[in-house]
Amino acid sequence: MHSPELLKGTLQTILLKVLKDHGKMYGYEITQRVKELSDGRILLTEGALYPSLHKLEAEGLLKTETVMMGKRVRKYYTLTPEGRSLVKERVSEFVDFIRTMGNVLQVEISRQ
Amino acid sequence: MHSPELLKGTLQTILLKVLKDHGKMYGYEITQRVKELSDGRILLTEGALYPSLHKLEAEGLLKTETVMMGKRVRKYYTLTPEGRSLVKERVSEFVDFIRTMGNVLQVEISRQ
DNA sequence: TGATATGCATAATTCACTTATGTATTAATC
DNA sequence: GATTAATACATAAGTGAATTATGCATATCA
Repeated sequence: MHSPELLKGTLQTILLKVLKDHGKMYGYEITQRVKELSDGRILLTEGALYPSLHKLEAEGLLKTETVMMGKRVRKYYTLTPEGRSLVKERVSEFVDFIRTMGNVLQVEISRQ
Repeated sequence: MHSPELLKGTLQTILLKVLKDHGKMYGYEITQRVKELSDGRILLTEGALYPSLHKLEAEGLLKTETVMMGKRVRKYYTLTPEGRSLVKERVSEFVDFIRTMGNVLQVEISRQ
């Protein structure tokens, strides 16, 4: 796990982008996908995840569909059109931020 | 200016790295340097800057030297050996974080 | 049968930040 | 010559997104 400080402010971007890339997902599934994509480095906590999903829904960026799996509840989230257009903005904001930080910290950033 | 949310958690890393790269500096000078390096995108506020510098000093990562410039006070900050060794850690933590985020967000990150 | 994983939710707390305020000197502008 | 902007420090109050803690319930594994 990273210094968790750095992760602050990135949660919404992560949720929106993962939902864009993987389509309809439920909360627990998102935590597992993010854990997998981050090679175990980003472990979303429920206390952060669910309030954040609810907020995005309240803002009209996500819509939900509740499904009963046997006796267990699952709440699926999907991007709305507004959510879909916000993803691009958020991701390019993040990329721009990283470039700026690269200049300030004088580090070369590349994948792997 | 970026979405300021993203900046959270990066302030200490910025301060330490800028001080490593530019040697002895005073607070106001740091804000100007960061503004310049970030092409005006990162504007450090005094309410964040000074408490953070004081904290780093209290932790033994920075040492200070107060100088009178005419009638004006300047407080110069320099890295201590402990601060110097922490910089590397913090920067590589940040780079690692960026790589992870690149994987999660599925974006290619490169300078410029 | 007891622990772990799955699945949702919310309340209390923390803490790094923003915003606001204060003091003072120096340079620029009108 | 007076006002504004820039330089230079500092701290207190407030915010808000996170962590931590707690609660409920089902399903699986050992």
